[in-house]
Amino acid sequence: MDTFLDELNDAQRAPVLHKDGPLMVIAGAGSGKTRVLTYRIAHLMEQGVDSFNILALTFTNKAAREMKKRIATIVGNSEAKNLWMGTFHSVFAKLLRFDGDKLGYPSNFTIYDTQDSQRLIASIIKEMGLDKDIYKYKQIQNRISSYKNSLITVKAYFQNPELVEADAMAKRPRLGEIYQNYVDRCFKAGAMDFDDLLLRTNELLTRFPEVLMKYQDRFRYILVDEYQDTNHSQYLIVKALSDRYQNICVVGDDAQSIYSFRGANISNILNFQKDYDDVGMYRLEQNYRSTKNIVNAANSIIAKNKNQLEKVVWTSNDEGNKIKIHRSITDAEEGRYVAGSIFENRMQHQLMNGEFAVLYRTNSQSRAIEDALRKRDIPYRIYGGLSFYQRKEIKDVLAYLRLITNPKDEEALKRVINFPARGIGQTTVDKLIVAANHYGRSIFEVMDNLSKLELKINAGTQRKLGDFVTMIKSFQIMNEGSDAFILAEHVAKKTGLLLEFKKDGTPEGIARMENIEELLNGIKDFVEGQKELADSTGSLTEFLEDVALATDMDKDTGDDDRVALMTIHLAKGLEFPYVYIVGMEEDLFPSAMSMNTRSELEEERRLFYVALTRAEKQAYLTYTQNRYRWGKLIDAEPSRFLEEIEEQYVENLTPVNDGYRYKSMINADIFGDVDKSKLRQIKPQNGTPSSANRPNENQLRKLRKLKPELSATNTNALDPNLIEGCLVNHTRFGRGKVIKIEGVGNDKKAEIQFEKGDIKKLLLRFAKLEVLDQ
DNA sequence: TGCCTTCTCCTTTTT
DNA sequence: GGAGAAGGCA
Repeated sequence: MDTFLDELNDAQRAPVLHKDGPLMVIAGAGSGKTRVLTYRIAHLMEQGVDSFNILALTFTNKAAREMKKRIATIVGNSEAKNLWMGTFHSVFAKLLRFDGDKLGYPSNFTIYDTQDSQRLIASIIKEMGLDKDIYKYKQIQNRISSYKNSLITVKAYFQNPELVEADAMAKRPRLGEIYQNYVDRCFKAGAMDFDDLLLRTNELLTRFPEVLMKYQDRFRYILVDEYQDTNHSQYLIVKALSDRYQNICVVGDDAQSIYSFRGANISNILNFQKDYDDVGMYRLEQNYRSTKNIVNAANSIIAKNKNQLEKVVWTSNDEGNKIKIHRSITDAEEGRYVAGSIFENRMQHQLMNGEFAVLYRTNSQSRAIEDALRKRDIPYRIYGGLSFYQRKEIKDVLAYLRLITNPKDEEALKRVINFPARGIGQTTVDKLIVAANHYGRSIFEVMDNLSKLELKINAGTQRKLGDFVTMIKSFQIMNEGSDAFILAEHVAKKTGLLLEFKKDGTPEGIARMENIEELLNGIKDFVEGQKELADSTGSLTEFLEDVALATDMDKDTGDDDRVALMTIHLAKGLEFPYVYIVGMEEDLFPSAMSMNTRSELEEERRLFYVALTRAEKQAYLTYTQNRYRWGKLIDAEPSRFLEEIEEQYVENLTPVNDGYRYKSMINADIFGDVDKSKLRQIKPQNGTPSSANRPNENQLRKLRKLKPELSATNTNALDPNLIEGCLVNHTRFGRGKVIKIEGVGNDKKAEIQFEKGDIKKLLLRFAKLEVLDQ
């Protein structure tokens, strides 16, 4: 027993053996983090801890599933099944199905995805008669989401003058009302959005001490993976649940924190030692994944970040090859280079396709790579992007199913009430919504009681509405007797969805029909799979929850041998022998939207660190000089990250440079403050600059040095977050508050009251300022 | 009410 | 260059 402990090194074994009390494991990339977590759980169980008392929270479903599988091989399948293991969202959705009724939610509540939320917000904005150009629904949704992740409820929002004021200043004084309406409508629809799953769990645990006690007692040992990516809401849940027994184990790597845009708070991991008493601290610093070259190169990059925990990642692996950097003229050529290189490596070293990955910053970059791979007949698989469950036809079927389990689900209803077309138009739907809001009922209830209400809807339409209600009700009755698969198949046929796509006849229509069939097969598999599980019934509700929280990563990949294409975010936690990181260009990586503050830029740098450390044997970095973006060919310049890797670790496959890459900087130098975005569209005449324009090596060196300052001045003066009243940090003067902003362009100044006491007027062009959050 | 054209935003990352 | 929404017309 416990022979598996021999498979660990000393550093890994220590946290596995640490039984009670809080502990934190700082795990460098590739240091065997998952191994520690799985063995720790297995060890706890072998020490007599009941599997029912263990809760393990992961970041993706896939991570949870794989960990469970590995634990099962050690302790046996039946014991492993009792573990509560999953993502924050899926675990707490489950918890809310049990106890959400205390908050007034039905146990079959719907989970709204981002699109549902956005559509609801868009319709609220419209109903309130607000200008959609000012109140952009995507931005509003984002804002509300971040409030929820910081546990700022509607009430808390209105009690916080700073927030209210900030939105008023941003010309959105009615944001609070939208927030209020949105929350009300979700509640009325018996629906929770992703953020609610965490927010409501917090509410439940705070308002109902007996519920908190129940789960504290149940989850005596809590483990959290990727702790650096937890947001405030998740942090509080973990804190509350672990409060009684203090058996909390968090694992993470601050260097791999890449989700702050989603509310992840890096200070959760930085402050863990302050939050709990007698924290056992463990560091895993030996990398088993990559060559010395890759590890050292990655270290040289991350060293540029200021804000981090001390840690030295090292490896005893081979030296390996240098990182190869390749420049191409266009993104199409970049694709061809990558495809060609994969082809050659595969032949030369007798490799499988599955040993290669192409990573990019944005999903839109995948197209050029795909085209090139296809031309070379290299099989590939794209992860992420438009996931299967986000396809229109799939969402249509799911909307019907959602409506069956929860007829109050407003977004599902609006989606399918007239699809396939049954003569119920927008005007009618609008009338129904008005009536529903007026009576405080759901749209479905209004439709169900049409005859009793005096709505100005003509008889023909009333009949159509009645037919729709009858149809849904018949499905509901069927749902009580049949399993999810039989019902779903019936729904797809009876509603005319399958026929709708079939009669279309186009290749797209046929593809859609096939997708629906794939979905039906998926439901069948689910039902059969769930029958084996003790705590599961294979019900429709359960299937819908699974789907709502599923991502493309979770779909069974099959074992076929393909090159992996994905964003860097999705690649976290994975590893590949050969990794191509494409699009290493300024404004793309780092993203143009993430260069405004030091913290944003540091996150981009961590993202680069994550990307590079995915590689086991060989990493390639590619960039282009011209790239299609927004349908236009624009100039691109190499990413600053390329220069940040210490030279000894890289090898340039293309001649260093002809000076052309510095053109925009040269222009900026001559003309002063030039609008960068406009500059980009000026194409070089005949492709190459004349020799008169070409700077000599000395000038180049000078410009290279100039570069950080140039971007700093540009971004500071343009930073939209730098507004009157915001908090800032100055490298020399410390923290302060912006009292006044005056001037434009190069003359823009800010008057700042610093915490040390003095008021200073600074020229933003030069001031080394960082805007602090809130 | 439904179909067709035009406009707009988009391309930062996702549970 | 593409998707989705909005607006115009039959």
